[in-house]
Amino acid sequence: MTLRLHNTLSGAVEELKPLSPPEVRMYTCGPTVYNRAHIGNFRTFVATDVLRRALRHLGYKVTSVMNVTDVEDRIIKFAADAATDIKGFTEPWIAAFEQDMAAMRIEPHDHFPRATAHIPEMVALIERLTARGHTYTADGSIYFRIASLPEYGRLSRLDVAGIQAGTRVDNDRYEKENARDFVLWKLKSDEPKWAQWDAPFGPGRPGWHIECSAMSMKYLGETFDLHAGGVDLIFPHHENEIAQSQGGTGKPFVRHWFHVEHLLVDNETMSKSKGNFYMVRDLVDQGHRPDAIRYLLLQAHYRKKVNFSFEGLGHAVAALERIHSFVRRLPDASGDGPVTPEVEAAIAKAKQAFDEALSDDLNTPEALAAVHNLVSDGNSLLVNGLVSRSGAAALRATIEVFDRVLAVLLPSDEDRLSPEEQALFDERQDSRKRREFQRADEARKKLEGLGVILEDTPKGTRWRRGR
RNA sequence: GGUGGCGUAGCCAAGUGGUUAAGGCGGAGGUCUGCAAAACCUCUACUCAGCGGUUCAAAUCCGCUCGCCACCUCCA
Repeated sequence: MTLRLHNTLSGAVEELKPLSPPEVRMYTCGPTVYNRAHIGNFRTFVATDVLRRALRHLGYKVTSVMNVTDVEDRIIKFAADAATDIKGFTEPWIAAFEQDMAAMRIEPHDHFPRATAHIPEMVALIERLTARGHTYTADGSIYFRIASLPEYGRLSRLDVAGIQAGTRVDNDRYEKENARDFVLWKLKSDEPKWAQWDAPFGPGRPGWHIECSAMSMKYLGETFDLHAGGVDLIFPHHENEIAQSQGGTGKPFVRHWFHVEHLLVDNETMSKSKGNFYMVRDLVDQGHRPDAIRYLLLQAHYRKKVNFSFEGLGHAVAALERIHSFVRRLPDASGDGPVTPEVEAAIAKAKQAFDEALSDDLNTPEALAAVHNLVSDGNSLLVNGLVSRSGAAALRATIEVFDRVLAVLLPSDEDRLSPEEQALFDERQDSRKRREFQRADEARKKLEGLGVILEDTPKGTRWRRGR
């Protein structure tokens, strides 16, 4: 099945046509590692994770790269303040990022390259750009001359000529021919030695944009299929990547640009000054479920702003529990019969709706609706005794297929009752057997206080964690 | 000023020319249950910011008005 996906380059939803199907080569702009990533960052990373999983689900083979920006003004400053160097400073933040990624159930990428490990590639690209007449030197730094590339501004639809006439003051203190020109290689003699690299054109460090051009081309080729990031990267970052890459190779850079809208908090952009700045780690430490955060993000289409709120997070938990409850009760199905036609029909309907939703510009809200419809149908069939053991297995298998894309549908099994909880649980079971309901209810109350909710079923008593 | 986008039920959110406007949360009533939870059944937008237009037909296309937002600052 093919994927129709919005392409920022054309401004339209169009079929993704990989260069060498069934392989799709994709690149996601990753984190700048000077602190924890926040929930807004993760909206983008979750969206690209689902995109990647959806591509695989639809039959593509995906090679995925995410970069780590580990050379940048703040990193150098903070590292110097901490009397360490880049590696010493960024290593813990990279580890923290990987921890958060895992919590959000984002699959590790095939390549996770660091900028500082690819300086020679960047230097080589700058030399190619110079050879093709796209650069100039000012105060020892090397700049890209946007006037040398007529198509500059196409991705972001910026009227470059109009902007040139504008009066916006650039805060860069170097001399530039044009306010929109951007730095490829910075001469920064006032910065520590460990933040400088040798190059044929003099020591210094790379500008921000060049790393993505150099690393994406190294791992994915000079032209590749899909490049992803947050909408704020369209300009200038991605525009400049295109300029550097196409300026250097003379070939098209990326065929399909995928941009994820911003997450808002209380209908405003996140900012530290507003105090609405949430780190995934903090939310998890406060006891919020990472799967619910992920669910919340998937509930909205990736091209629409989504508002993060604790109320919304609560709704997400409730919705998620409905799905998890269904999965937990599936083993209660009995009967040796074959999968009934009713179950088969429900599964077929759900699969079709699910695939169509994903194929249509990665419509995760609609994919979730397909899941919920399957849960409704499944519950109803269970009540009516139309689900045999094999039927339950088929339903479970279907949820598992869906979950390979969404990664929120299955309740975690590793959760166990603590000894204290288990004792209360056993006590209640004994009391119930003796029909001492008062005592049984007390035990239930205590467990509830510990966040364990009991459900008595014909098959025995189940428990789950909840409020 | 330039560019892009949004406004659908109490809340979140699909749908973008044509059957009864998905789905979730919440709410109301009922069934089941020692109690409860879960689940099931029924109900919960005669209507898609407002006004006008195009069309046999519009939440969906066009225009205007109102409201909100993002980017044009190395911020996902």
